[in-house]
Amino acid sequence: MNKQSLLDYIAKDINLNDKEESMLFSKAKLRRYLKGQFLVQQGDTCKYISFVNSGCLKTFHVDDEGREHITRFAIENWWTADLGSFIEQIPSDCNVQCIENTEVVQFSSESLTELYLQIPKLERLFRIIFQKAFAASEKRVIRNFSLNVKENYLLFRKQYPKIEQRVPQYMIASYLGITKEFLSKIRKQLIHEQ
Amino acid sequence: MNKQSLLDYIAKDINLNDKEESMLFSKAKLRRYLKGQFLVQQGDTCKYISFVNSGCLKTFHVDDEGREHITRFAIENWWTADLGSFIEQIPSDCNVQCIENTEVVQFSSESLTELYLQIPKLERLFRIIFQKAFAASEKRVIRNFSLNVKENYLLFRKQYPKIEQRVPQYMIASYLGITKEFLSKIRKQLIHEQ
DNA sequence: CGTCTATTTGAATGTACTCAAAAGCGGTGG
DNA sequence: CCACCGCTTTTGAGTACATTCAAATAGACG
Repeated sequence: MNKQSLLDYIAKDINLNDKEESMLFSKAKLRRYLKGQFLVQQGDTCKYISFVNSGCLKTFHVDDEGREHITRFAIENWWTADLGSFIEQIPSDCNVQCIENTEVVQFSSESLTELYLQIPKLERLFRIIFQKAFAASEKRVIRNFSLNVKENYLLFRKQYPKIEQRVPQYMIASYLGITKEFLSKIRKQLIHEQ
Repeated sequence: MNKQSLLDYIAKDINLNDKEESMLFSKAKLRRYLKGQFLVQQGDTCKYISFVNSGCLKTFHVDDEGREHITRFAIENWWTADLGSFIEQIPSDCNVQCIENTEVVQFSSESLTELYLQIPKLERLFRIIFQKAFAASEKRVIRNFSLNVKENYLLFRKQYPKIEQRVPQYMIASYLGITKEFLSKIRKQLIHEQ
């Protein structure tokens, strides 16, 4: 199993000794998915929280009109899950699907519960992870309301240049909450502005 | 100091003994604010994370055009802060202002850092708090994209009936990301639909 | 080269916004 | 008790921004 990415990631916030590392990985599952495969499907319970070793995923919701709304992307060294479904173990209203072939390290809800007891330092790690994730999510709400579409798109490109290059434009449009046609028109405007 | 609300709140997730309780409150500040007063102002650093004993607050951002965008409300037994500013101790892009006379229990960033070391169980408490907050924030992003304005308003009324009754309509419009005039028109439609 | 998918274009439409003005609704003081 | 004030909500006309739908174009890959 490729443990190094996750270990490096963890080491930024807490120190684990060898015993703790092996306890952690004894509960972990390495899993490879092909492009197009689903980690979570709307209606199912989100069984795992997944740390991305390699690849790219999208989280999206399909609304009553059948429209797809992308809420998040995830690439190397990001976590992904439908957290609401995962923590409460209730049916998810989201899909998590691979945009590329993807390798993840997964923890089930029960595993994580046990790990928190065995390695209390993990409470700190995830406290910090969720704290940052929440702060980022709040910022996104602000941006969505206070920036116009063009500014929002430019900010996305600036903040996530890696994602922009790996993901088709229509998915970026979905993430920004606009149609693919409109994003195309905005891009045209931006070219003419320069 | 009114400690009971916070103690009850904490007891849902972790158990503190008497010594830990007194350690916790030795770092806490009780503070009363009048309607209209600010806990945080855009440009200042958010010094405290605040647990609301009583009252009602709004968090909002003022954009470049001078428009106010409310991102959150907070009432009894909620926490409020600009978390991004608080955890990094950098200038905030939000304001937190009292809509009613309000009493809060506040913790500074340094206090909380010390408390995490003195009472490691608090890592767990805040892990759970931020985990839930993040999950809720994600849900809000989904709703904003997949529901139309009318549905979003109805959901807000259903989810936060207490807030709806305590807060003027124009603030709810701001929270929903629409103008007060448009919300007024939606309400008119809703009356005629019944 | 042909097929499949992604992006662009254009016309018509709709949703939400702006601005200005009127109406409603407490509270306060004469 | 009612008149006035400040604040909130409503109304209406005109407008801007983003969408839909259909069709054309561009790119990727076998």
